[in-house]
Amino acid sequence: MARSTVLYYESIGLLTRPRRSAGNYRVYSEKDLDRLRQICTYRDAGVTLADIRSILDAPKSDAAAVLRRRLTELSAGIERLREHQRAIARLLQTTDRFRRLPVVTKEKFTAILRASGFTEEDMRRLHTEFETNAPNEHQEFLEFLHIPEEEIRSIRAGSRGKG
Amino acid sequence: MARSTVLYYESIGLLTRPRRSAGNYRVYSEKDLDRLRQICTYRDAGVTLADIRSILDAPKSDAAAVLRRRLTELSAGIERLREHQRAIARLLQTTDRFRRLPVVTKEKFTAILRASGFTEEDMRRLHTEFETNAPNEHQEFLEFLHIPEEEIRSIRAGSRGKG
DNA sequence: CTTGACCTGTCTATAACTTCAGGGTTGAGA
DNA sequence: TCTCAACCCTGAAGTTATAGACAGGTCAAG
Repeated sequence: MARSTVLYYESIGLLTRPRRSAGNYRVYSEKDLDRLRQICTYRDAGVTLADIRSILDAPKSDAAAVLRRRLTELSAGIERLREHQRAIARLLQTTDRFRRLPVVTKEKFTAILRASGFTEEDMRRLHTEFETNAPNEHQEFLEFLHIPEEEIRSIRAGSRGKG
Repeated sequence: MARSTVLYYESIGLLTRPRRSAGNYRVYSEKDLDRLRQICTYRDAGVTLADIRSILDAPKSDAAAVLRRRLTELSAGIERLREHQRAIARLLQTTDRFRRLPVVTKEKFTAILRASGFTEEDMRRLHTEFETNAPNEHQEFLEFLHIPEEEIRSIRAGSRGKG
């Protein structure tokens, strides 16, 4: 982290102003450093400075809630970047059509499962198991396979019905 | 996109100033619109305005090279976000170890596979099949399971070795 | 001729910094 | 003791790509 970053944190009041030496230099106490280290930890997790402030300065605020929110934001962010990648891949395809799009689809995934010896029945069992034990994760997995929302709903409903 | 965005593009010279009507209104030609549409396409792919400028205004510059560079930047960006996710997961683990994160992990996925009757041997076969027939998709799938980059490399290497 | 829906340029704000300008302090070497 | 480089200081402005507010101009319909 750059010195300017620390100065910036101080300027926005995220760090308290440290004591000064005779020559007006900043002298950081162990407490100051501790707080800075905490900030770094959260920053490494991509938490915004505003959120960090609320976590550190309002002990009653639920840090876990902030983090969980951040987690979903990150998922969305990753998905956005993936879309960018796909968009670029499309652009490249027109000029350079040799490149393959690295997108996992239902078709590819089931083809691979079949090639590995899994039967339709096995796959049905997989969905049922998934839906029963980890419905949220099941949803996320189906989205990962780029299955349309409608079909996802029907797959999940089917998995529940037979569970 | 907001009007201000188009004006901004014009102000930085990314769009040429369109003709004006008698009342000083901007009148966009088909060519203007075409260029704007191109810009939007690249913007949707997350290409920076500076890069778009070089793609559109320097025909000799290799657009594909810029796009490929952007592609690797995106991969790095995704990896960074995934690190953020892992960092948050660690933070959450210490404060709130009861709540489950709706994140598909290797552990959950393999647990479900096992519960559906898949053996370790089946899973090994799955990786091999995946790696052989769709290596890019294999990578994406492993990333989806939030497996650290290093472990991904080793899994993929192992799948190739035995393929 | 008024009204309302558009348009105009300009200004401000955002996040999280970085860089710059123009100084002051410190420590080491000559 | 002088000097010089290498640090430190403050405050402001720049960065990216965009959104929105503002006060006023233009135009078609009634």
